[in-house]
Formats: sequence, structure tokens, C-alpha cells
Amino acid sequence: MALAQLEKPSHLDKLNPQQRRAVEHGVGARATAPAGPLLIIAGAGSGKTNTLAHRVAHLILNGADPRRILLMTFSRRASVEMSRRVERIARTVLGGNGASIDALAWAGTFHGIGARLLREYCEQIGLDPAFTIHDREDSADLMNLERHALGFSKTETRFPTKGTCLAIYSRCVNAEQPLDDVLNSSFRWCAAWAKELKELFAGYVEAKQRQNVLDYDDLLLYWAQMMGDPALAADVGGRFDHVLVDEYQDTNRLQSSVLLALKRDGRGLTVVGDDAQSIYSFRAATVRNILDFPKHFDPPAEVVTLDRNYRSTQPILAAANGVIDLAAERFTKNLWSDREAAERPRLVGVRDEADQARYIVERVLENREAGALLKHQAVLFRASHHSGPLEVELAQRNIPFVKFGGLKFLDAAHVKDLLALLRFAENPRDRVAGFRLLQLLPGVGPTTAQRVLDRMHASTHPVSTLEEVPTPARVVNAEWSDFVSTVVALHAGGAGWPAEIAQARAWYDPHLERLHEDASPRRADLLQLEQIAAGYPSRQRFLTELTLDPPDATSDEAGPPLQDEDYLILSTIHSAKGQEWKSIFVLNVVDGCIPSDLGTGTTAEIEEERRLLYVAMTRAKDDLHLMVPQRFFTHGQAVNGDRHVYAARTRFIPNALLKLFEATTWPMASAEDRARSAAQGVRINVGARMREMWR
DNA sequence: AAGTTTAGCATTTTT
DNA sequence: TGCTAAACTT
Repeated sequence: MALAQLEKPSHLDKLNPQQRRAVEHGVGARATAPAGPLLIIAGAGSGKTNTLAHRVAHLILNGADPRRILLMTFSRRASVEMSRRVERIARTVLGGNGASIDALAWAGTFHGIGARLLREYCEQIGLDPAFTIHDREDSADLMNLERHALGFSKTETRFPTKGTCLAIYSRCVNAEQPLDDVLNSSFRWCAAWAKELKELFAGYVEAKQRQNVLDYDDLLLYWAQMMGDPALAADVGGRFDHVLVDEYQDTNRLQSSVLLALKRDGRGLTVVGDDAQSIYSFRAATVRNILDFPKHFDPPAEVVTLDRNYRSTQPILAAANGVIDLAAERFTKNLWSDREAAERPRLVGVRDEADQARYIVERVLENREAGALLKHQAVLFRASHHSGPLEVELAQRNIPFVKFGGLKFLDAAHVKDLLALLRFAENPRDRVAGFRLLQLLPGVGPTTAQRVLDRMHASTHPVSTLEEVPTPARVVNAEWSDFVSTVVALHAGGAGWPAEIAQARAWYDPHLERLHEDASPRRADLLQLEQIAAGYPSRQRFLTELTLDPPDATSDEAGPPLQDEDYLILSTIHSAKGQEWKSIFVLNVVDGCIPSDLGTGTTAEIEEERRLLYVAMTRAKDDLHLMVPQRFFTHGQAVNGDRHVYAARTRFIPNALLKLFEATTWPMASAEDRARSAAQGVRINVGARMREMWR
């Protein structure tokens, strides 16, 4: 490895001076210990991923042990990409001869790394190693069980729904704020229920512990708690020489607590982010983490700012800068680029969502004719359902597409059923899984299910207790014994993985047939699940990884396109984070969609919506189309009804910014049409109108 | 106690 | 509109 230092460090040649500073910070021949903390403020398209990957590779090439590097990214996708790049850079430098470097052993999301550490340290912190992890919906279900048990579902005035309760709980944990503060700041309408909520949360926490399950928040919370013990903290922190965190603007208080506990003096710590792209405050992320990072340490962290954009043409950047310039608070500098281009981004007025879809399809095909792959073009939107009409148009015109964000494969009932069986076999105390599973049997309802689970729960060997439970009154004997023996066999794990999933599917199949009219596409989904399962070494790993990184392919009849096929990208703006495409189309750039009219409309929320538009715009390399449909048809009427509302261009692009755009209408409007739509210049809240239709 | 029907409800973004 | 939860029937 030392030889690498003697070679010309060609991998640094392509970096600009700031990037190079970020990469080389604290790395040198004389440096024996990891350097002090580093903050990289990296604007959109400034080569952030590349810089971070180079830094990791550079550390390794200078003798850092890749097994002692912790790299935390926002999503699994980002983590895979980062590992790939690090390896490529290192391989290039070392040439074909040297054995390739060890892969990064500790690259993943905060939650994924947390889960892994907790499995490893579970004995020290009194956690059963067979714990299972609840996804959001499972957590809400458990919250609901508790909500019923405490009688809050039958209150005089309506008690918050399970989802709201979980959201409140989750914010308390992630923001490290007391319940009263959270109620006051974010859930004002639930403030009257403070006492009951506290009781509910206490019950929820106890239930989780009894059942040996953790929710998403626990993965961070337990980790943070573990770091509260000096000996454990030293042990865990001592495993890593370097800790690097990507997308730091989207981390929350709890995550920063974990991080600071890992590296209290900041040595070896690198965080990267851009406050202008902070879009996850609904998940309790706070930009204060990134802003306050330098002064956490003495001496303060070194700050390197990357403001040269390599992605977008200058006119696109000018427009994006224009939008973010109007933000109430700005911390980072404007980006600059030397990618000259004549074309300004387009602001395209269309009549309605159907025209919007037609315009996009035409443009996408045109681009393809001109040589741009579909994969290099993306349609972005605020909310998952905004792409509905476009999806219809794409299907009609036979254009393949993949959608990111929104409904997950795992949300489908049949997939959840099968996973419940596997999870119950893994952890027979998991009540949410058991409750769902038992009720699949004809003749078992909530009461019987509860009774069986109670009995299992009272025992130290829940599975052998299950074997002793007599067949419930209305259940067919054969069905019951079939069920019990399946659970027993899976729990024992004799068949091995992934054979177990075939076993589970065999048991479930008759139930699938009985419960669903459309059994065959669902069966195909389960086969696909089995394929996915084969890629994991064990049931536990499969369940854990699947919960932490759910596949986002929706199970359309067409099935997911094959890898070598070309397809158009559809994505929520949130899911588009960190990515780039040649052409970008942003749907519904109107008030009511961006900003979304949901939420209470606080200044902070509005500002986040502005950043969301900024993120969407800065994904574009060569062309950018912002779509502004004028009419929205309202739901709840016959297909050819014409009740509709008018929308106004988003408030984030006021008249003063119009010079930065090429304003067009499509199809080419006649003079009267244009006059008429000009007369519609009233700003109307579309979403509110649409909801009013149901009042 | 299960299973079915109807009434009432909210309706983003995700690890 | 599409879903969940309460009310109703078997």
C-alpha cells in the first residue's frame, strides 16, 4: 500500500482545487492519526459523490484500513453507488496487478448500520438477537392495537388516528423533543390529548419490548442509548478510524447524537451536505445539524465549499439560482457553471393534465429520435399520484417506464401475508405478524387470534405452546394442524434458506386462491419475492434488509422491465435526490401541488417546498421543462364530466423570474385562447378546491 | 365470534 | 375517489 504514495497520484488530477482540498484534508505522509473534523458544503451537481468517493479511496490508498471506515449514506442506492466508485478509483490507481482492495465493510444507511451493530451487541444491551424489525405500517398496526386496548378508539371526540399517533411518537424520538414541545410545534390539533398520548406511547414501548420487535426509530434510539455507556461507546467508536456521512442536511437530532458519540472529538469525521437541498424535515431532519457542525468542535471543523456545478447548463442553473435566491434564509453560495447553452429552461403552459402527458410523451420520443435514451430522461413530481394521467398515456403509447417512490411492492396484501409468516417463524413473539397470519385461517377472527397469541406469549417456548393449542372451534382440523406444522417447521429452519420461502408459499397458496379474485398476478409477485429472497444468505438477513430497503418496483402486469431494456424514469422529487438526467420534466408546477397545500402552511414548510422545486430543477443536465397545467379535472364525477378548477403557476416563480425561462404554451394556442388564460390569472388553491368537492 | 356491508373519512414526501 | 372502521347480519 505504501507504494501508492510514491506513484503520481493521478486520481487527484481531475479534481478542482476545492474538491482536492476536501479529498486531501488531513491525509498525508506524516499524518499518523485521523485528522480533525471536516464539513463539505457541496452544492447540487458539484461532484459531491465523486469527491466523497475520492476521499474514501484516497484514505485507503494512504493506508487506512477499509474495514475500519464507516460510510453512512441516505439510501441504500447511494451506498451501493459509493462503494462501486471507491473501488473503481482504487483499482485504477493500483493498476491491474495488485489484489483489489477489500470492499468497504461498513457502508450503508444509518438505520442499516444501526441494525447491524445492534445484532452484534445485543447481548451487552439485553436484546434478544432474534428481534424482528417493524416497518412503518407494522408499527402503526401495533400502535393501533395499543390504542384499542386503552380504549382510545371510542372516545367522545375523535382521537388521533394510528398514523398520526405514530408520527407524533416518531418525531419525539427523532427530534429528541419532549411530547409537549412536539405537540405545540407540529401537532397543535392533538395537544388536548397529551395525557392519553403519553399513556399510549408508554404502552407502545412496552409492547415492542415484550414482543422483541424494533421499529425504525429504535434502530437509532437503541444505538444512541448504547453510545450513552462509556465502555460500549469506546468500543463501538474504536472500531472506526474514519466516519463519513453523506446528505448531512437530511439527518435529524438523534442521528447527530449517534454520530457525535461515535467520534466525540471529531477526529476522523467528515460530513457532506447542502442546506439548500434539505427536504426531509417531515422526518424530523434539521438543517441545524449541518450549520452547527463546525462549532461543535474545538478547534472548529474545517469547512470546504464546492460551488462549481458540472451538471447543468448555465441557463438552467441561472433559473434554479433564481428560485432559491428568493428563499427566506440562505447559507450557501450560488452555483456557477461554464456549460454554456442558448436554451433557457421551458415553462410550458398546457390546458390540463392530459395535455401535459401528451406534451411529455411527444418530447420524450423526439429526444429518443435524437439519440437520448429513455433512461436519460426523467419525469419528476411532488406527490406519487401526480403521475397517474401520464402513466395512462405511457401505457397506451407502449413506452416502458419505471416509477420510483410512492407505493411499494411490500404494501400489497399478499406480500405482507407471506412476510408475516416468515417473520412469525423468525420471532414468534411478533404480535403484529401473528395477528395478521392467524386471521388468514377461515374461522379465526380478532378474538381467537388474540387468545392464541396470549397463550403463546405467556410461555417461554411460544412455538411449542402453539403446538399444544387445541384447534379453535370454527377452524377445520386439517387447516389448523397444517398451519401449526408450517410455523414449527419454518421456525426450526430445517429446510434451509431460501427453500423455506417455497415452503411458506406452498402453505399460503390455497389462502391466496380463496382470498383474492386475481390470484395469478399476485402469485407472480410472490414468485418474484422468492427470487429476491434467493439473493440473501439467511431468513433473518432477508427480513431485515427487505424492511430497511424495500424494493420499489410496483407489480404492474407488465412486470419490471429487464435490465438491458430502455425505460423512462418516473420519480417523486424526494426519490430523485442525488441523481441527474439529461432531460427533466417537472409535473404540475402550480400552487397547490408545489407547494403542496397540505400541512398547516407554516413558513418553514413553504420554504421546504421551495427547496423541493430547487432540487427538481437542479437534476437537469441539458434541458428542463416545467409543466404548468391550467385546468385540473376534479374527481368524483363521470369520466367525461367537466367539473374543473383553475390553477396558477407556482408562487416560487413570480413574474420577476420569468426572464430566466422560455415561456411557451402547448399545443400552440390561438390568440383568444391565450387571452382567455391570461384572464385566469387568479391564484386559486387547487388542492383545497378539490377537497371542497367532498365537503 | 366471524364475516359482510355500509358510512364516513382523509387525501405528501421515506429510512 | 378509494380506504378504514364501525354497524349489522349470520
